[in-house]
Amino acid sequence: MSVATVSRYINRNAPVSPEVAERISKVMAELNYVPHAAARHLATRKTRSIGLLLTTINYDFFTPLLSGLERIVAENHHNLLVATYRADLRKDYPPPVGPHNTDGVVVFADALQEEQLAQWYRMNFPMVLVHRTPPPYLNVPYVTIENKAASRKIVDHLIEVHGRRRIVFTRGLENHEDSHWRELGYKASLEAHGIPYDPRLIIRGEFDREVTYQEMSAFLANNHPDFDAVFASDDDSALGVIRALHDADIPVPEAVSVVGFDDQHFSCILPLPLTTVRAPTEEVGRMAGLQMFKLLQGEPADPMTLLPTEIVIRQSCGCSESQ
Amino acid sequence: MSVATVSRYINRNAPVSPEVAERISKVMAELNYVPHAAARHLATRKTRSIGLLLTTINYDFFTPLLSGLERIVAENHHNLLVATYRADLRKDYPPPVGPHNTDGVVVFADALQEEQLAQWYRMNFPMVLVHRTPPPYLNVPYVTIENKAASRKIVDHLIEVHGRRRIVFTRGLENHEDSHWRELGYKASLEAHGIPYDPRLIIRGEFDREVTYQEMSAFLANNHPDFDAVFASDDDSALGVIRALHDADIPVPEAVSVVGFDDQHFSCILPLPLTTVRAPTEEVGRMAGLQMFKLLQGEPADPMTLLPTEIVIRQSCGCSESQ
DNA sequence: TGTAATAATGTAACCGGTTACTGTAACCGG
DNA sequence: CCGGTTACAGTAACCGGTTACATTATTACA
Repeated sequence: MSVATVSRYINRNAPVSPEVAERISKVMAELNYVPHAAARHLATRKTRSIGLLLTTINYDFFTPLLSGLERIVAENHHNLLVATYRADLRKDYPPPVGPHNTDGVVVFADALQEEQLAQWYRMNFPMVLVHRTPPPYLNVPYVTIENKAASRKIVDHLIEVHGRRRIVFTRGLENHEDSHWRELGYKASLEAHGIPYDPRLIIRGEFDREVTYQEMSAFLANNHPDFDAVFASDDDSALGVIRALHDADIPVPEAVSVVGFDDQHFSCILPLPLTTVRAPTEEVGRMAGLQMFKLLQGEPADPMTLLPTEIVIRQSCGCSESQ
Repeated sequence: MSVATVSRYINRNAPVSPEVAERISKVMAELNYVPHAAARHLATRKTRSIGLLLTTINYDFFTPLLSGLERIVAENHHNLLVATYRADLRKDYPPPVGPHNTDGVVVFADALQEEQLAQWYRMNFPMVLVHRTPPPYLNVPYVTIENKAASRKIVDHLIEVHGRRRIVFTRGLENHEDSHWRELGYKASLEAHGIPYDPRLIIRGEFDREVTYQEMSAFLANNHPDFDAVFASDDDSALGVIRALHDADIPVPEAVSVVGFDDQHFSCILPLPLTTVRAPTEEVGRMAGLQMFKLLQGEPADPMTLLPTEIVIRQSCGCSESQ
């Protein structure tokens, strides 16, 4: 019984006689033998694992993303390497996942800079981008959600249904594409309704409850321009907004409508259930996984997977519960 | 310039002359060379990665756990393999992470069964358990939180401050130790106050908002015994409880006090801010990582890391806001 | 019965690093 | 000037699998 035969038995890629198979199977069970992954990787040049590169793991947002991706990865009998990397901070270090230890990586937002993407692209390393559009010269499949149209619709709602015209926008993270598109949707809606864009109504938020709370409080403290609504770039920052308004004794939604984005786990159970946009984050994870395995199997992946979003009208905009 | 010299340069484990170092460094930068992980793993018998074995990735709970662990892992220049495994469902398959592809694994709750733990223990494979106590004959370090004392305290609060005596407990997942300890705390409090334990007041919850909602609704529908409070095994199920009570027009907290456990992200911003127990989940992740690296460095790890919890009094128990 | 095809297994090179061992040259103290 | 370190670099075995190729046994068929 040679190592070759055992290998063939394990991989089922060549005939092995029943008696030998039986013997191998017994011995394996007895020794609790599991093939050493590194040796296989080295020999086959496949790691059977894929990487997920995140910027941080701060947001509840990541649970569904990870969950969706992990399911697909597991179904394909691969492993998932989760790592964080901020390209802007660690130019000296190579990314923790890449061609050296995975068969492909899923890159979230701006975890990698374009230069690195381009380099991996040139060497044909499988990549899928999530919540990020690749530069036009890089044909890398990406999975993201419809940000702009939904943002426009929710701002339309504020304007058309609630007659708001002075709408604050709390920006998400710099360099974060979602934030960018949401702002464009916001602007498109204003423009469509002939409302001038007022940069004084744009404040920082960074997709963070605390940061947004601070910024919103500062905004309220320094004789601010009039406003009658806030479009927060995500639900978490909407909470910061609401708290700041509450502190300032500004009634929500009577004086100021507040809407968010994402429809996070908590958004439907708030004191004032949040009007927001439902983002199918788990589906983003699943889709990214599916595209990745298409690439790994040599099939053509979809260049773009744009998942639909829908606005969810609750009460924080001023609509009544019965609606 | 031989491969050996390059290896020594990269690992800085033997002197290399400045000129040669310079040359190697240049060539490496030019080729964007990153050593192939599998080859190193094979040669060194170290994978430089650790595994995290979860049961599912359903709960927001996992974001802080993952975040804390990932930070420590990254600081130690290791990789993190995240996998799900339900020992009870997949007896035929070996766990997706283990000695074959990691240097150690962090095991959440009952992701692995005792037999597997014992086997790895015998081969001296580094493990750290989180939210689970190892069986007494297995000297595996574990990190968990104080469940029982805090549960007892929060039930004490219901009894002593609010005069509740008929307290429903919504169980968490079967086999999940946290649930078990929380129930023991509940019983201890009842006993200390001379309140008889009534099994009819124990209902299923599974740490899940929806399941708890269904179960609580069923409880309310079938001429149930009197009750005046609910201790939900986690905050998510507390939401299910509150919704069911709301559906049945039972005023919370006037007629029924509701308390939870975990102090999740959303708990402080609910319509009725939740009285609960703060669980330092991110710290659990960090500690598990620290213990793991102690093991990997051959230092003795702390057999038990019991992180303190504290009760957070808000309004769902009936306390007033000003408190 | 002889020969070719097929099934089952063994042999050994190879994947890309690490490292024990060896060799050479420079350096040092007496 | 010599024996002994020390600094540096090369050679080759090795890690644990996979797989091309070789070998032997078995079956099929003319």
